[in-house]
Amino acid sequence: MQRPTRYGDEVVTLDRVAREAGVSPSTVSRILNGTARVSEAKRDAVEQAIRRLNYQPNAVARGLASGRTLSIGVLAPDIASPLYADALRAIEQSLADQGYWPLFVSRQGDDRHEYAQLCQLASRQVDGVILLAGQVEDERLRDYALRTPICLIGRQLQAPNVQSVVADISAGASMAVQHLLDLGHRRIAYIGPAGDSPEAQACLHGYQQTLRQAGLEFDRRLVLGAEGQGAGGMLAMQRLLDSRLDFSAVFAGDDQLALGAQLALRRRNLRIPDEMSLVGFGDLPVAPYTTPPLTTVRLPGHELGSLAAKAIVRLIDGETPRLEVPPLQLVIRESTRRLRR
Amino acid sequence: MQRPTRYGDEVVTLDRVAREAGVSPSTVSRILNGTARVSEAKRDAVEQAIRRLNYQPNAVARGLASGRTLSIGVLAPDIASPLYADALRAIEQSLADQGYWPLFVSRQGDDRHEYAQLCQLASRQVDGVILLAGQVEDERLRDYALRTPICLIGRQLQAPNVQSVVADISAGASMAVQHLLDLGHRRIAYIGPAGDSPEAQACLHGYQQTLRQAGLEFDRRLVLGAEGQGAGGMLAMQRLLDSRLDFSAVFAGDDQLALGAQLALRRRNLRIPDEMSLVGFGDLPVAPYTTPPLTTVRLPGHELGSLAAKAIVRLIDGETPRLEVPPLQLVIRESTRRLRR
DNA sequence: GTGAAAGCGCTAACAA
DNA sequence: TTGTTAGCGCTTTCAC
Repeated sequence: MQRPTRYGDEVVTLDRVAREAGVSPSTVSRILNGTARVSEAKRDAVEQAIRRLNYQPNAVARGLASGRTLSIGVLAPDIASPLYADALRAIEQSLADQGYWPLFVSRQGDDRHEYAQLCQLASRQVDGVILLAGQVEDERLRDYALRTPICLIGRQLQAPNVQSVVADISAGASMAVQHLLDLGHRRIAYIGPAGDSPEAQACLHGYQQTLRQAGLEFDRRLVLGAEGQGAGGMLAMQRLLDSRLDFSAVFAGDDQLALGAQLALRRRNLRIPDEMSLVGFGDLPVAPYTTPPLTTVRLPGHELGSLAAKAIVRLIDGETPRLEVPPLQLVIRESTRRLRR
Repeated sequence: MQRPTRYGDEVVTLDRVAREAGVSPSTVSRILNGTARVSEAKRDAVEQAIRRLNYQPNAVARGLASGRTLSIGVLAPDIASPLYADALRAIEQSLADQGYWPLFVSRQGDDRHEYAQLCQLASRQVDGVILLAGQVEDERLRDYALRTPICLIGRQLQAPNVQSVVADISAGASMAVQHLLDLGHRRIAYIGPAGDSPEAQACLHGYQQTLRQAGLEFDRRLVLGAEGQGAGGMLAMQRLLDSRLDFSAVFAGDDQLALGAQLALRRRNLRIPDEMSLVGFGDLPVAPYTTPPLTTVRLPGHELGSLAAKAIVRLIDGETPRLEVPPLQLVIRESTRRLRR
């Protein structure tokens, strides 16, 4: 069984094109790949034949013969996660510009399968892998990288054939908290993503450190983990309010959590930013349109993605690029204001 | 150049496994694919060898030899669009369950390249294609399907080797408008996605038809197209308000537009739902957390995706499944209320 | 049941 | 510059 390109009823292969043009298959291959100089006459004949037969090279055969598939595995937590949307888009675009294809795979919440998925990608003969965050053990990654270069996004790892593209989450969190401090807030609660993902840890760390540097004591009761996006943020906010602790601002480690918190506050008739300041993290597309528009920290997803795409291709070419990761940015909208006393 | 699996320094191929197990390559292949009965003894030997050498089949070689790559091209308007997120997730999951792989490609706004991308997928030897919406001409699709089965999501096309999975957008829009009618609203504005995509047309059609059936005259001035998501919705809402036309409710053909409209209303100090009712379309994850939580129409993205994934595999197997597409659902939250007069 | 042999469509030495 | 030849790693007849 086979399903290649056809011309009428006939299968159009490179050999068929060669025959049609009256040249050898290698000549056709050379023209297709620009591997060597070919005379004008033959080039014309071949190009005509290609057009006449509507020939399309078989990427699979090419991959087998050359050992390069020109495809890059992209393993992300969620193919459709809003946080990574920009990064994924940029990866696709940038890879295309460089002649590569992404093979997107999402973990779909099942972190244990992650290594298995990497192996699947290997069996698909990807030339490289871009891994977003991820829980695979360092040792396994090191080993994997011996055969296939890896570019990590959001995770640091020093190893041959491995590059890391890491935004400074902690610094971003710090900007958010510093912004609140600058507005006079002293009691700042934190609602962060549950779990101990690197992002979650970095975010919490930025929060704590910034408070400490401001000479403020760190109140553990003001720190809550939340799972389940909007719902989690809502729940955490409710608990915070129920605790009757004193606080005038909330930093949410994720815009979705912030949205949930927003709703919880509204349900209690607490106005943002008049009675409570709120900062998110991520700058989702909806952030400018929440009520009120959400002050948040912009993750340079697009830049991270295209950086990673370029890095992986460099790695494949045997180079070891130095990467300049762009900083996060505070986007001040309307959910924060100066503390009135 | 080659990058297969290795054992120590040595390349691990099927042949290598065969040698290790003391059988012929064909036997190994048979075991791997379950193509024929093999004696217990040999099966054990082979399985041990596979484990010992850590062998992983080369999917590319397999694809070339068998003519089937077990991969399905998935062409979507945007790999990371929130509207299609559920569908894409479901496609990935459902294809995996059936032993197939998705090759996600997004149009990235460039509709002219769409056919070229289909050709790229063909050159990658995908066994089938799932196409979300899309502008390719029917004739080209028909032709393409002669070689590679296609499953269309959100687009109707009768042709051999083609299946369509179409949610009744028009009916969904109708539910939204009917809901507003039921609440006593008579002057209902419409902010829809600009352009003449099938979805946009269907949505507008549902709106018009429902009004007409209610015996209401259709006021063209209350219908606005909006581009650019939130910003577009905001702009359209502003224009609507500036027009000083009389209306008490707005139906937005897209949740993102609704969010923009929400903000515009808030800027004018018009309270939702007290002074203006608002219905969205799509039920994005943020919809339950907007201010107020958005009444909207849920698109059964997950169901559409898994339906399509199953349909395409059936098509590949030469069947022609009959598809039961689930209906859209109105999700009533807090952005609509009875008109007070 | 099992093995030998012939390819899948292409690339890449190696000659010429 | 061009053609010939030998694979890439696997599946699949076809014999046995």
